[in-house]
Amino acid sequence: MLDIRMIRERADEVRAGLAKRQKGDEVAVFRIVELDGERRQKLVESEELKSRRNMESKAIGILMKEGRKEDAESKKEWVRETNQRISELEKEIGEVEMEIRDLMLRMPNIPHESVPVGRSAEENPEVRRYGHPKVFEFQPRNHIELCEKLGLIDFKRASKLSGSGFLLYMGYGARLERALISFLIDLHVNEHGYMEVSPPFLVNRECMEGVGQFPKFQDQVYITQEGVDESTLGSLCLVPTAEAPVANIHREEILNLSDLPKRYCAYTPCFRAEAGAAGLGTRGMIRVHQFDKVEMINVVHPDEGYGLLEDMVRCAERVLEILGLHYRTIVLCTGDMGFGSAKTYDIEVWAPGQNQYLEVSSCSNCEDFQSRRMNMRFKDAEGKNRFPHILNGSGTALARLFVALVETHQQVDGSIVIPEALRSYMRMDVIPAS
RNA sequence: GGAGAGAUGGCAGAGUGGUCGAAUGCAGCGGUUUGCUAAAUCGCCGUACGGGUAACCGUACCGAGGGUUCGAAUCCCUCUCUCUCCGCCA
Repeated sequence: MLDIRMIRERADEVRAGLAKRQKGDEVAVFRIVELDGERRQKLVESEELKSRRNMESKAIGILMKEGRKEDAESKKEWVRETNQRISELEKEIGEVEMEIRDLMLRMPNIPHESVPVGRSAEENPEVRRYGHPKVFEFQPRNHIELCEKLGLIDFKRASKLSGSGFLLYMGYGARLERALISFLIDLHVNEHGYMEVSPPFLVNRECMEGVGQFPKFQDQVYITQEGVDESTLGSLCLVPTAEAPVANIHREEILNLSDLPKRYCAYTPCFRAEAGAAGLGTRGMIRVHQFDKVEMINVVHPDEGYGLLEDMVRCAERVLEILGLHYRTIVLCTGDMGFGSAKTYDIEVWAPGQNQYLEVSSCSNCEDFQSRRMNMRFKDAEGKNRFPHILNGSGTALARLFVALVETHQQVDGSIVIPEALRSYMRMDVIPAS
């Protein structure tokens, strides 16, 4: 959510910033400014009435004590009438405020000035590259073939259980998934200074609104129903990312300056409806309704937001480097950025069996967009309450990492060499061919 | 799921219809005193929104939302959460 005062005082700047996303978001600014003026005018009117009413009420109390009943009665009558007018005004103010709030909640963040302007994913510049696409002396298999051959994943039975877009890891496949989760958390905790947290996998609507998922993207999440009672429908949502619970840990709190930065790292499964998404229903692990992910969340002083964004991207890149995987890092252009982000880097890992790059991490600084929605603040050096920057980054998503890993480290016989760093977790060096 | 207790400022804890935005204590900030530390003493010490160049002023907030009343932290209703006990359960 943007600052209403900024919209009021620097409407042109806000409009120009939103226009860079090239989605037409800036048109709502006019309406908000107009409604905001209406709101303040009515607010002044009602507060003046309240002020006079409060004075009269006090006077009534004094008159009653003095026994001047008839004087009190006439004042009571006046207060009654005034209250009527106040409640009419308040109703109008409430309606205006609801409309403003709804518009504000649906308005995306303004891109940071360093973000390249562009319309779509084709215009995302590459900022870094590590290694090269691996050259094979044989025709590399894709992950579906490999996983079926080695019995790592049972695609067919997964869809029997849950429909398309779900995975059933078996044997060494399940072990590899679990090993990756442990490896990632240990790396971020031991070497990158994060605190491990294990959050709920179901969160309430306030959390979803806090991170910007609601109200605009409700159709992308699974909402629960408790029992068969319709009245309890939808109080909790399956997390689409650990960001949903973890970024909200300090919602409605005022943190001390010395509490910052908060650096959290969490594993959760991620549940996504993927309604209308391209690639949905295709076989494999690239786009699924449930996948595992280790997420990094930083709550930091605004002065440190962008420095920590670079740091966080490096943390995610290290994962791939340690696992011996080729990747490229891109910065998303204004037209391709997510709703709440002011600046986003994507990391794409090379999957030789697909002959394509797969997005395994997205690292964003949402600045104070989310903290404002959550009303999460900190006391700065002057003792003033301010909104911290909140950053989130995948470190990394697992299903696609799994794909890149098996496709990159496959041998001619189909066996898969386990990267050094994973061997202690796997308690093996090679996943055998059969 | 059943029964009970509770929710007040950073914390502790008063306050059961009328200058209560809220006593008091602790913590915090500033001053005085003191050889240092400590103690003592005085003052300040919530948040949000709005008005004003500003000093400042107004409004709202005692878990949330309604209601009664001229007036609610205080009375009534609903909800949420926390704690204790019982039941069920991984």
